[in-house]
Amino acid sequence: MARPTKKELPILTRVESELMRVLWEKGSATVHEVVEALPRPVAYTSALTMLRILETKGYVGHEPHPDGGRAHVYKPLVPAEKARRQHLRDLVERLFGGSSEELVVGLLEDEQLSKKDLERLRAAIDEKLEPRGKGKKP
Amino acid sequence: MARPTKKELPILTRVESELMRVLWEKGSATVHEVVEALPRPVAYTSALTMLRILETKGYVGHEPHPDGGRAHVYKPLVPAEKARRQHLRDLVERLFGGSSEELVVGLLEDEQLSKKDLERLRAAIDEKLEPRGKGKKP
DNA sequence: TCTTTAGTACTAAGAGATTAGTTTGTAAAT
DNA sequence: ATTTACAAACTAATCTCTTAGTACTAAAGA
Repeated sequence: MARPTKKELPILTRVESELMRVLWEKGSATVHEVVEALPRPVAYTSALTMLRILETKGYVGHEPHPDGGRAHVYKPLVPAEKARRQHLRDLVERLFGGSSEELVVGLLEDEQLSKKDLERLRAAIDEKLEPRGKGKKP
Repeated sequence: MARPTKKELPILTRVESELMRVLWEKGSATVHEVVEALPRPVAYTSALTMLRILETKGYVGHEPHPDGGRAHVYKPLVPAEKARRQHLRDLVERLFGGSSEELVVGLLEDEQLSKKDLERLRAAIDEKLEPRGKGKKP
């Protein structure tokens, strides 16, 4: 085993996350498709530059000509969930003194969550506390 | 009413949040105290510069000579909770498609929370869903 | 084949963040 | 009163982020 992919996944900057969001949503996209999907006007070359930076950071990869065209197709190498976790951890570390619980409590206080959200959350917590029924792995 | 303090509270950069953390923890501090409290070696003047930047951003204020000494005392103008909310909102916006619920679920999955944390959380959710007993505000 | 076109690669320039040196001011000590 | 010591103010240098122009390349069409 050469590298266990234990990379230190860098934190995304504002614009980088903007681009990643598009890729995560579409699964994969050409530069043009990314530009079109972005909510604000961005020059083609700017988008390309960012994609290449994201590539050096290990967030995306590209394949040369998928359908025979000359455009490259870019796709995420890091799943959204992993990036989310990473950034969450970073934020918790930076502003919450490492306590995720404080974070969640803060969220609750912020009452951005609907009643239905809360119920779903409670269910998730219950599940976590005592995994029932379905054969969850130990 | 001159300024309704309805400012758009800028997002803190990495180093800025490092400094704010110290101030939040200590309540207030001189530049020297901040430098000492920081977990890594930082030049006095660097800390001062950052504090002044934080001041222009509205995060901190300073009083000239509190105890008669010539050092200024810096203190947070923004409570930690408010900053946390702001940054959380920003993160949710950037990586979670605006859904705080996904964020919390993600946190649960990440199993960074202890059993006790989870129980406390469930209690908080219950409280939120149906405020019982104690006269909570409507 | 030659020209047009669509795309990537390279490069640079400007804005923001970070670090810290130099200068200036002022209170305390001699 | 002059010197010393410490702190703030100013300034500069470096680094990262962001944007986008220019140059180059390969394919498509004349």
